[in-house]
Amino acid sequence: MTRSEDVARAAGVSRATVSQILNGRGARFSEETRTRVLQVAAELDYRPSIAGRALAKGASDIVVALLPYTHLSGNLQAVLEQATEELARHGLTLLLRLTTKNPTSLEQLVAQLRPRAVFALWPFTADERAVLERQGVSAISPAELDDGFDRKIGRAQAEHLVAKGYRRLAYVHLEDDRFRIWGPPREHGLAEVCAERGLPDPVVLRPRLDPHEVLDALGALSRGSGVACYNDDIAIALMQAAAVRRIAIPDDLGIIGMDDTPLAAVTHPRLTTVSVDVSAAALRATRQLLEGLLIPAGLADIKQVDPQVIEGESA
Amino acid sequence: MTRSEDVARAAGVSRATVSQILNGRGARFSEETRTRVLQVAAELDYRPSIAGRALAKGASDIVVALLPYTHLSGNLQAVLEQATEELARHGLTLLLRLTTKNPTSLEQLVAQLRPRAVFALWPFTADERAVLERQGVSAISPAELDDGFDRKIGRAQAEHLVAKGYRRLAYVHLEDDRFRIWGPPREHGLAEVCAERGLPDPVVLRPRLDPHEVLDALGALSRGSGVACYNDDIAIALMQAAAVRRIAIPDDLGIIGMDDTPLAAVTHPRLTTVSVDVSAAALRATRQLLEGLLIPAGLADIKQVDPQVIEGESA
DNA sequence: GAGGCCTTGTAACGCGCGTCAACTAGAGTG
DNA sequence: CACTCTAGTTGACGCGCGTTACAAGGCCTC
Repeated sequence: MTRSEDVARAAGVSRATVSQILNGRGARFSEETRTRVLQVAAELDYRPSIAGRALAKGASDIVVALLPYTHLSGNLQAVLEQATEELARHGLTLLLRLTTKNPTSLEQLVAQLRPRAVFALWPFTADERAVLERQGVSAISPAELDDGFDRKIGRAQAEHLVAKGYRRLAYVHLEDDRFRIWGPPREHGLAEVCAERGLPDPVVLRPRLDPHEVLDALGALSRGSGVACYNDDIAIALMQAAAVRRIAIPDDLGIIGMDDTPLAAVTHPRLTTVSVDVSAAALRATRQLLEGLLIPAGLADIKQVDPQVIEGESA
Repeated sequence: MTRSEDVARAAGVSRATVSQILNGRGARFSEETRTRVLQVAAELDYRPSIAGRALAKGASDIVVALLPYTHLSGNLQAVLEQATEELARHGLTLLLRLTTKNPTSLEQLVAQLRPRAVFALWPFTADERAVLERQGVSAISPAELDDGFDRKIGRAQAEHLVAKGYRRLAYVHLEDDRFRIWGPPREHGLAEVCAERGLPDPVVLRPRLDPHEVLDALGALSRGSGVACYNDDIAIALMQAAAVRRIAIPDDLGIIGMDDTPLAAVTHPRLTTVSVDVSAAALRATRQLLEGLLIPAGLADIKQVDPQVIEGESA
């Protein structure tokens, strides 16, 4: 490992000079020493130790993304990948921390790692926010991933179903702890639309992904219902069950999924689903985080995008 | 933040005493001071700063899992979750690093973070191993995730198909860069079995998850083929296409998936697929890593498990 | 030539921790 | 009583870095 002292010696200057030049305070030095130091640092492939840096500055260049206890969908993964790249472009390293059933306390992680920021993929509780504030860590929870956005998803599903003429709506969750995060706000969005349009309250079901439970759920839906699903998986399962029961889709039952998974495109009939522009969402979220760290990133350039219905033939 | 000095003062001892007691070297101290220090540390909720620790010891308590550029399947996620828990039980923090299209160099990450170990979810190249060795970071690549294991998966699929009487086998990948990691060894396993049994070489297809390409792939398969799929998604897509083309499954075409996703259980006919005991695999991998760090973890207690065919009705 | 200012650079400290060599007190030994 | 030995504890150093107060030299002004 080359240390800053090695660079200093090789460049014939002091360590302090190296440190300043490499940390943006280089304007104070002569053009000549500045370029020399930069060049030597590059030649020696010098990389500041994150530990030393963190110790001296009180915070590292690491950003931790706290993942909720849920299935990592392709969309979520895409967001994280893009965020990883965008942050790397600004010298920050994005690391992921999974939440398990018995979660390690947020506090412990933050206390130990002293990350530059915490990227929460779900809304923080007031307690958690307090912890982070006390530790001086800025916490960003991208708007695209909060309650409001998920409500919009539910609303988009509902509005499409209503537009297609379905008057009796249903919301089908998945009975699995992992979906407790984003399911409720989506259901809420659906219920909102029903209330606004004077439609009856939606039927809400929570089957497991199990042949019997899915068939039961199907049985509980009245003919002519429009069914909004938590994700494409449960939507596809319902379609399969409908085929067995000889229920015609979309005539006897309308189904709309969520996520626009690749599989949605290859079902017959093709699944109608909801897509989110993950690329834009990720970019927005990342820039939001950067600006929270006072790093100009051009947040304003990117408009918030709304979930969009991808029309297939299932509703 | 409470520092070790705070603990020392509150317990009426020196910082050195605190540090030693909290790091396993407590046998040298009197029973009384030992318990007092431990108690005070707990009361003050003291957590050593990872930066200070890393600086002093030359390595942090962080283990980095390098994720390949692929879709994070439920299985992989389960492995990571369990590893997170198991490592936490030994005082190690598992952090995930996504590999993006333009990957940051492994070297940079290691140089900066100085992790205690690197957990690779795919086989390291010789270069990468060299980098890690030079940096003194132990690298563990769990056996369950290497070429050999994936070949076994392909073999298991093949042997099931053969046992069911299919004489002409095929392997269907997904045309997506993300599946370049584990696809080839699985195909190889399938081909091995064909060769051993004197069957013709398998047909290999690489459709995208797109209605036309999947239908085309289906068309390219001769009647009576047994088809091993890269994962359940493509298997389900093929089943959908077969329904459209009125090809009977499993009579005209046998299909076997891989992953045992929840969706596999709810298709009609139910998808035959391959399951891996992720829990055991994760435990083995984690303990392997711990023992690599000279932390006794009982690796021998856990036998390597083989992939297992979950029999449905599709093959 | 004395005083002041600007430019360029550096010495020295502290971040929080782990690790020893070294020290103390007391008990044991001859 | 002088000595050794052991158990228990601590002072002091270094890990690699960022930062700041300050030094040295050059130039300008009056």
